[in-house]
Amino acid sequence: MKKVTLNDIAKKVGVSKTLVSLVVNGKARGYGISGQTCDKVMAAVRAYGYNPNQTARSLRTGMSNTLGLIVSDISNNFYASLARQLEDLAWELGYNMIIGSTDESVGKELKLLEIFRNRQVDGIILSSSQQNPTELENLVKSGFPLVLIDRYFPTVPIPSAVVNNKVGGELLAQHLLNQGFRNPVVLSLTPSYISSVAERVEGFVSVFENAAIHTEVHNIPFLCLVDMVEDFFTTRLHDKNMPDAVFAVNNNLATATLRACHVHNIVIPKDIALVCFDELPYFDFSKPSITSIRQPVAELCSVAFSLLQGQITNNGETKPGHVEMMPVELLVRESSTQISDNNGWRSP
Amino acid sequence: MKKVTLNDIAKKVGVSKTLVSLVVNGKARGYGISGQTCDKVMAAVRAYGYNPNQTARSLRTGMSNTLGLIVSDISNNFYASLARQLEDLAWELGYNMIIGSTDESVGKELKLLEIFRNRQVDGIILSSSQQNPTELENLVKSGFPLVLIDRYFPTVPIPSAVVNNKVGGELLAQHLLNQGFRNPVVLSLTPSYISSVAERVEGFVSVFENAAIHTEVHNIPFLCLVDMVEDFFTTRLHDKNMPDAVFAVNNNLATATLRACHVHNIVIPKDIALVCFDELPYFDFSKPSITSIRQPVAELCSVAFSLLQGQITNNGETKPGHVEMMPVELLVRESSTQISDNNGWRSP
DNA sequence: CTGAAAGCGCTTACAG
DNA sequence: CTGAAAGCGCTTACAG
Repeated sequence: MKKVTLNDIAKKVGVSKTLVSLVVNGKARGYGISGQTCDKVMAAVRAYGYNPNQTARSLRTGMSNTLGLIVSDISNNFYASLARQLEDLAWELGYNMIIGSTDESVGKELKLLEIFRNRQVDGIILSSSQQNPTELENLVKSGFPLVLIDRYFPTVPIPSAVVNNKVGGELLAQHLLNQGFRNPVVLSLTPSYISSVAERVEGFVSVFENAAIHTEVHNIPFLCLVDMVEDFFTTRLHDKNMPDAVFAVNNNLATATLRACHVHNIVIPKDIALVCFDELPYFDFSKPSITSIRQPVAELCSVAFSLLQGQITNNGETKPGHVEMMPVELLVRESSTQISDNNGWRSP
Repeated sequence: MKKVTLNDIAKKVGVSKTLVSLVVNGKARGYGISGQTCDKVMAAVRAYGYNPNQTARSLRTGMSNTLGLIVSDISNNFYASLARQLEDLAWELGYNMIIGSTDESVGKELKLLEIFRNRQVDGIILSSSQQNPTELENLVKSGFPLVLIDRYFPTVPIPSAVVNNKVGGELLAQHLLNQGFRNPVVLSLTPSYISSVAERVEGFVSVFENAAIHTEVHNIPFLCLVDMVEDFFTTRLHDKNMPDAVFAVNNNLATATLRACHVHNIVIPKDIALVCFDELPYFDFSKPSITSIRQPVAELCSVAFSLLQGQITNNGETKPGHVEMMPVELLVRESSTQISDNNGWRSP
């Protein structure tokens, strides 16, 4: 089952490969190729089911019409949403997406970066787990189209699309303060240097600090998140050292916290308040509903995508250090509000 | 910033491209190339940071080390999980994954199939939205490695990895019957011919039919699912024609149903029971917890992957019609059990 | 308006 | 043990 090639078509029609290529690529007009010839060629293309071999085309043109997406875990709801939105944007412009998950491993991230580049992807959108991204900096300097999404490096000039995580943390803290909570704990992630995580924590902690309240920050390793969160509550219950509020810095930690509270019969918000980053589909109807920070996922993706497009087509001025920071939205719900009945949450 | 090529290295070292290629690909041994030569070559490879151009390699070998994954929506929790598991399996064997979402559009599915093939992917894992998959059949006949996942065609011989959806539907129906529910409604999906959906519904309906109970099946269009589910309940409430149980055939419908019930102040399971297919992270701790069918996602993926591998390497006998059907698990929870207190659900 | 030729960067018989 | 040559399937100056 050999595939039909350009050469096959050229022979069948009795013209040159050049001609067929030009017609197939819609450049007939530009070269003044006669309508008749065009029709003959296209008829053969259809008749024999010719499809250009993209690999050959890539090798020749140096463009692959492929974009790489690297995140920590594509099955995480947040990254899955990013992937879908980016895929759609890419599709509009004739790109396909190749994906890779790193599990926060810098080694795997670097490997994926290299592999994707060897595959001649036209650009990469990356949510990096690195701390000192010299390779990334060099990549950008070399002119390779790269944009960071969700996480960036404040001191390293790489085009980035992120949200204002610090303000998100502040909004949650201020809300908890207003509600009268005075003994919060932050459930955060290892590695804790990741900008999104660090800034959420920073914003949160600073607000309480201003109110002369110290916030304990608990870093949970990425890979055994569910168990570690449960252990945290087990220990605290045993030590009779429970916080009155928990800030889960991402959706996975929020879900893990809800599960742990369920296991330990901790009632939200009666026993403890919960606020978190990232909006999950069930947060607005669960009992209790969950106070969260909604990230503007669609905007994040379209900004990231146009930053990448800008680099690929090299249109406009190239600003290597352009960081686009989008606002977030606080959604106050039942999980963090003082309660009004004996069930531990408000009636609907 | 030109990339270093094989030729560059050959020149630097003063040997032929053949030699460098052999060494780089670890075939030095097989061709009895001297250790000295190997070392010299590898030193240069490292010194100049040479990485083989995969596109050129693909064109030459006809293999791309890329696998395609096509599903209806990569942001759906179920497909995102599939993607992640498959990505890991692929990674182990040196493959990368290119993904595409169809939104149940047959046209987009066919386009993606064609594009992926033109990109010389070594194989495709597909959750198809088609009804009459002649193209797929031809593809398989032509020897192209294709395996169906999640959805298959009972009468068309294409290697497939699916779960026993019929039994899943039966288990849920039998459970509801046992609990005393007699007036169920199925919230299903358009297109309703999709095997997974059709078999879930079939299993469910047949059990109630055996008990002389007619089950109404409501097909919800894929794209406006949330609104349509809410409309469904609005209408039924208005008509005072509420079912006593709902079977949501997938995770999105389950979430939409929960949201609609929340909006309409319908209390589960007091006012209505809910059972569904697909396990979501919050189903076991939500209030109420949700009765669901858990699919063996990991097994599904590893079976699909080895079916694909079998075709790619052409090892063992090629059984075009091999359908692997895996068992599912019923998880009985609060959303479908008769209640014991006045809150509408059991206390933890 | 159309074709012959070069070349993208590899791998792989083939020859020695 | 090593190299020259062909060729994967395209695109694109270049020539006419």
